[in-house]
Amino acid sequence: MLDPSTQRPAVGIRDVAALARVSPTTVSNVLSGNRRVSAATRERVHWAIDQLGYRPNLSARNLRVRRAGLIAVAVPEIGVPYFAELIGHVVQAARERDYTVLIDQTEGRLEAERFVLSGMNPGMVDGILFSPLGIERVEYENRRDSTPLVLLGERISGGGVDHVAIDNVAAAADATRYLIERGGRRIAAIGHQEREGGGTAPQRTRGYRQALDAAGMSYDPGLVVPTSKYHRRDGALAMAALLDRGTRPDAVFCYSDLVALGAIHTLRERGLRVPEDVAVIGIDDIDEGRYSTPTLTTITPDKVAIARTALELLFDRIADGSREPRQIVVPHSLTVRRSA
Amino acid sequence: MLDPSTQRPAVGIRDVAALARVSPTTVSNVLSGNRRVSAATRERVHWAIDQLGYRPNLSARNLRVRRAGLIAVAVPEIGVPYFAELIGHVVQAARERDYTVLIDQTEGRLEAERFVLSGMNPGMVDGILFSPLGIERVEYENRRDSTPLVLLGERISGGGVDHVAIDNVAAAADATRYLIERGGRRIAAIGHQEREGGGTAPQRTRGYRQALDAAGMSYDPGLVVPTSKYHRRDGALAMAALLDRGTRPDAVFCYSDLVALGAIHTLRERGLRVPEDVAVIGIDDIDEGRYSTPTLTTITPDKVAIARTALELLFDRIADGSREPRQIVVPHSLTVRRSA
DNA sequence: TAGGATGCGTGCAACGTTAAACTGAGGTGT
DNA sequence: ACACCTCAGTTTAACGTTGCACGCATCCTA
Repeated sequence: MLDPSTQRPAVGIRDVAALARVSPTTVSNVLSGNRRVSAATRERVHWAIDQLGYRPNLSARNLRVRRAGLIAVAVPEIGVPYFAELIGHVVQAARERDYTVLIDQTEGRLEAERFVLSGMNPGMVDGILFSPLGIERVEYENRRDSTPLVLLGERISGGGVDHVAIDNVAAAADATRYLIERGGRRIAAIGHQEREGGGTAPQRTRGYRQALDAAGMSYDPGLVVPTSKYHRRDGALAMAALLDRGTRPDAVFCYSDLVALGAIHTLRERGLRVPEDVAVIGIDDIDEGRYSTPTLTTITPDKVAIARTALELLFDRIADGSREPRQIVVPHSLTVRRSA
Repeated sequence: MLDPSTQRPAVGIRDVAALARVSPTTVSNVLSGNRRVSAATRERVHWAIDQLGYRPNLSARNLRVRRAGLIAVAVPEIGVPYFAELIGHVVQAARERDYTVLIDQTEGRLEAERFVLSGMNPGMVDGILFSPLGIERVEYENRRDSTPLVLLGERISGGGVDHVAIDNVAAAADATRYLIERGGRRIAAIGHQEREGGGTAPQRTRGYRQALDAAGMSYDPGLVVPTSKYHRRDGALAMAALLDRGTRPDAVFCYSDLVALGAIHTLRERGLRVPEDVAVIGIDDIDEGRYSTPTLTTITPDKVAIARTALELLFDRIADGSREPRQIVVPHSLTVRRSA
């Protein structure tokens, strides 16, 4: 173990410079590669660097170059697998560009979401990937801060902000259509959000209705059950509520995989077979669904594409703050497993 | 939308000071609360601050006060629910202390783990929570960097480093003993790691053997199957391998919940009933296990306690770099559900 | 009423880095 | 022989904060 009293007195670029008998600037140039440095000098500098174990102080560098090398990802909850998996991809893609990722967990608190919109701590992050929950659309539109921001998973029709998402209406319609094709006649939808003003839920409900219409099936509001969040628990409770009020759907379209897994849990507890009695489909394609019982049929958004595209958009905007905002739609597909 | 050409020219503390007709120092004091400022002045400063939408530049502040307000959490993978949930708790607890959390994903790459040990980017983080995977014990012991570091989930018997973990030997013994009590006679263990040199796997294997011994049961190496990682997939493959070689355990102790869920997946695919034919127990108590089919019996580590204790240790060490390293054991318990 | 404490504010320097301007030695072209 | 360029380095001045030492009223106490 390192002797604790050895409080290393923060070796700085000047120490390296002194040891290598050059100026700090030269050391800086060796590190950044910004200017030519003779091979001999470069060698000496490198030698001095690991002689002293020097590592540049990023706070200082960032202060100087006005770049933090940090981007924030703000999501409602890291514990939700979809976000966890997405963040994993983001972290990986960010590393390829020498960026580090910092996590902010809003838990849907409005105050936390506003903080995100206001650019978090200025000078601390170069940009923000934001998956909003409760915040209203208008707030994006007159945000004062100029920190580059990319919205994830939201469709802001107004379009003043960069964003990347799947086509939620189409995704929901695809899911519902699949349930219809395999024989669903009373198809429930779990995960609607009453709250107006954007969010993906209304879009998914729209897609659900579109597919019903297209098949000439009538829309029964009694089959649509809202949930406040998208946890397993919400799915389980919603499903229970549905059954308790005597409704017996033969298929269920869930607005997230977690909700679907919760619903399945309840169904099996009540002795109903999935998919024989009730077929269940979700959205997200989290790894869990590949191993659950039964395995989960779901809509697969291209998470890697979402992560990479979002970062591309973000770095693009960091480079040029004034370009037109873009809304990018990432492909999704249907993954058929056992639950439907 | 904000006019993009309005590149806000980074309002600084001096602008605020000018508008409020005070010195920058006074503004700083208002913000930090470090020194008394008269009510009238404070008011004027606050007015100026939101007049200009001023937000302090953290890079500059950090450079000055040598505190980044940032801690890093380095884990193998964020997509693994146990880590995702743990990080969620860490983020929450960190916020209470005005710290932000930055994520590093090592993916078990040695190079990435070394980078973590070397303090990541100096001046960028005040401390590190590290859940190592591949790195050898000796590397902790002569690490050069002095960035405060707390190890998660590892038991480094040498003890030169702060760490917090459950008692892995006891946890494994508890799990195994429970399987024995409910009638297990041929108890497999999935998740052993051949690699010597620490890591939690050997400890769990030790606990497993202890429980067997205590019950007077013999240890059959053929029932212990190693996995390279702790994913669902690894559990599924290991279970398949076990069955394929004709071994039919009546109970399985899995070294993580994910492994357990993978094992269950395979068992059901092969037409075996859980828990009637084979009982399965895991470790971690991830949310998934509350809703899986069947619900998962598991060892529950107190994740909140782990997060909070780790942060406490970390802040403690940040405050006093020379105090003796401490190893803290966090309680765990047995949570009985349906799978065993 | 002198002497010290206290309250509130200011100016200066520094944190560790890098961009920009500068220096000087040597080479090149006319 | 002179102007001009290039190369490899140095010097200087910030980047935006905050800690420290100080200044100057005002208030208390003997």
